[in-house]
Amino acid sequence: MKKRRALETNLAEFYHTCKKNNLKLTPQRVQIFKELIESNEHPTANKIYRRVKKKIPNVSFDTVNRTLLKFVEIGLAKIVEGKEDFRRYDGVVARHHHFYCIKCHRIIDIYDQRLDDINIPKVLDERLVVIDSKIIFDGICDKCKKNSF
Amino acid sequence: MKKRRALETNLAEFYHTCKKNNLKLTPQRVQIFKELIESNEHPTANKIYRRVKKKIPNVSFDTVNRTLLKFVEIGLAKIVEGKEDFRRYDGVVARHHHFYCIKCHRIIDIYDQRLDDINIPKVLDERLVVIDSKIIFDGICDKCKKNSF
DNA sequence: ATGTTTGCAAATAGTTTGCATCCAG
DNA sequence: CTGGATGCAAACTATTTGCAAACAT
Repeated sequence: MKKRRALETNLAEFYHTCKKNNLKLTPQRVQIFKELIESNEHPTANKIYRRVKKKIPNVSFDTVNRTLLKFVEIGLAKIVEGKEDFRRYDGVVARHHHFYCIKCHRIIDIYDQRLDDINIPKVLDERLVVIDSKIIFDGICDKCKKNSF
Repeated sequence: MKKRRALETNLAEFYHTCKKNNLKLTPQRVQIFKELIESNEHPTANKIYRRVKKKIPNVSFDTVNRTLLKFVEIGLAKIVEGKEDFRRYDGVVARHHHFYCIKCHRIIDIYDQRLDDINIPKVLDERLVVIDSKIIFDGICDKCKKNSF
């Protein structure tokens, strides 16, 4: 069930991926990456910004925003597909699925081998090149379920 | 495979749903609804606006936008989950899945009974109330595949 | 040294709001 | 008639861009 790897492993990969893509290891980048992978709430750029600011007070929102986009570009993060009008990021690039609470907009990660084995329809497989697939559940989370009584 | 129903059927339902929700049948609303269900490209509010404008030249973007949101509210449309920074709407509320082209951002509807039978993990089913689920495929569509040669 | 990265500030784009007028029921 | 709907314009929010100064390598 646990897919989140140790921080050190992630950092080692991070350094390597940056080097491979000619990205310099600035303190901002390192801190942004740490905040991203330590969060499991699929944060917005602004949320990451406010957290990084605690460690690096003069960081700009702009840097955080561009860095996150860069991370997506080189495969260190993913943009979460959603219906809201702001972007959310996911530091977990390993295969998993999402549950969306329609009340509090929380996104819960779902790891399940059986869900990974999605049968790609034959028609699709011939016409289209499928690179990735994920299941999205909509519903009401445990916290909101409790609060509605 | 064909899930799009006849316009008349949809319109009858539309009138009924509007009445049920105390929405008046204005020419704008009717036209916005028609454009929505006649499009299979998951349009933005702006795209719908430009099409409605051809029939009702003095319609405002604002009306289109608010009307689409209202449609979502009463279940006549859905907001498409995506990674782009603008909203896209879906006039097909029946169960289906989506294929996203990562190159041209086209969204292709997928109707497949076998995909509908997603097994909700037991852990989830106990903690969370699942209302809906859909599969999202990412990849390269037939048109873009052709063009890349 | 030098090419990348950063912080700032201004621009952009999509969306939302307030309000007076208009119109469907 | 009358409350809901519309069109307009301004406000708001998230995001993006240009550029000079600062920094990693």
